Amino acid sequence: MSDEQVAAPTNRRRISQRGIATRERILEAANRLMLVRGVNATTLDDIREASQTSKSQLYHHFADKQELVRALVKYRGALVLQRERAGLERLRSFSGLVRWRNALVQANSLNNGKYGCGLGSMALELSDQDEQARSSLSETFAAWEKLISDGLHRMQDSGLLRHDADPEKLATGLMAALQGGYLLANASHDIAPMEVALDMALEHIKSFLTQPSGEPTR
Amino acid sequence: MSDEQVAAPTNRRRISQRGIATRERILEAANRLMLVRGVNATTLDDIREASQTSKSQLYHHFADKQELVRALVKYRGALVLQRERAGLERLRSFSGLVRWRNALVQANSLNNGKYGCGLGSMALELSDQDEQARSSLSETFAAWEKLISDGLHRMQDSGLLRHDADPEKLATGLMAALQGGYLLANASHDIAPMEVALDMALEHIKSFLTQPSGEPTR
DNA sequence: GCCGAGGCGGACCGAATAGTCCAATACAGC
DNA sequence: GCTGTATTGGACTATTCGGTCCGCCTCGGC
Repeated sequence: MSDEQVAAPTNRRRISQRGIATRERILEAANRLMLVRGVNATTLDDIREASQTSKSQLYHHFADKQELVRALVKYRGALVLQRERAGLERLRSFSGLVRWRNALVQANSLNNGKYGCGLGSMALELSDQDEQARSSLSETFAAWEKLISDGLHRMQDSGLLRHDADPEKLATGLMAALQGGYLLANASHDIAPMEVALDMALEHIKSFLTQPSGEPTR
Repeated sequence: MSDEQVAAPTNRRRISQRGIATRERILEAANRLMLVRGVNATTLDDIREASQTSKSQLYHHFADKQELVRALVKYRGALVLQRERAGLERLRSFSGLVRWRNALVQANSLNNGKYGCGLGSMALELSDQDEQARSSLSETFAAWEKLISDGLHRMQDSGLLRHDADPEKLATGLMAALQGGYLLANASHDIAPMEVALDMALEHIKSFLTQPSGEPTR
């Protein structure tokens, strides 16, 4: 412990605005490239070029590639949660869930299902390689599911959702349908399976509504 | 076209039993290693060592690493379909579906959800990299779903499943729940989300039975 | 305007890894 | 057995890629 203090006398290194901006640029480039090519298939030189930086900057801001990847996991997780929070924190009705579903489908249809979910693809690639990355991803998934289950709880409190419904399990099922939908859509280059999967999960939730409606999902 | 014929006068090269066995050994080793470490993170030297072969054999049987990966995609696909055919071709009842679910969960629980589905992990890693691999995987998924939907059709024909049920969509939803369940289980090192996801899909199918039963899923 | 630390450019290095080559061996068909 | 081809061992090569290094630049605080 004392060794570390000697080696790094100041616990937090001073960092300037310029430094922060560079670090951000690196993460942004890594995020973009690794979403398309995958983590392992993206090289540091790719990132260096795309971010208009240099090797020394990469290693100034990150200890090694693994650290960069771990930082990317958190970065991407924060982005997803920010986006999802915007779409879910006011969720109070079933039609709100349908709108949320439609937004995800539409976003994914822009690239014909390619690339899939930024979190899901990293999860399968990193979970068996990097324990820290895995647990970080797992936490992000849990937070994402909580955004959903919180909304379901609100629906339960307001009497829309039956009391024998289990919001946590429903959220987990919906998340699995979403991730599986992303995967099948990516493999088939067709968003139809993603729609089918999400509709199945929504139908399942609908079956727990107190006033079931006969309308179709969308 | 004629160039190819000149370069390879005999369309099919003669191949001996020993050659076939070696090729099989290479694929078997690649299958094992790449399931655990992922495709990109597995080197040819790893495979050479694990399969007790030599570099020249790898390149004698496969043009390059990409070819080997493509062969592995088909190899693994055939394995999965063979296994699934055994479990699904006699599917005629809802309880058969539950048994199928339990077998998958049990198999995956043996390694705490690690590694996930051999097809799903390859799908996310290769779909954006190798068009041939992607389409091959997509075909395998389609064949797998067909095994399920064929069973559902049989249930429909025998009057167990309502006629307004869509076996193809139900099969797609079930497959998405399975793949999403694998993914979440892998990320959390806990098979619970996989169980929840599969149970959701089974409940959804159950809602289309002609004689709904009050029993729990298992 | 001087000083010191943060920030930076990019050449360079070494290990890892895909891929090549050739001589030696095993085997199928005659 | 003989012959040609399939098969094999393993050293070798070329290249990619993560990581290092060192001198220079920039900028905030004094």
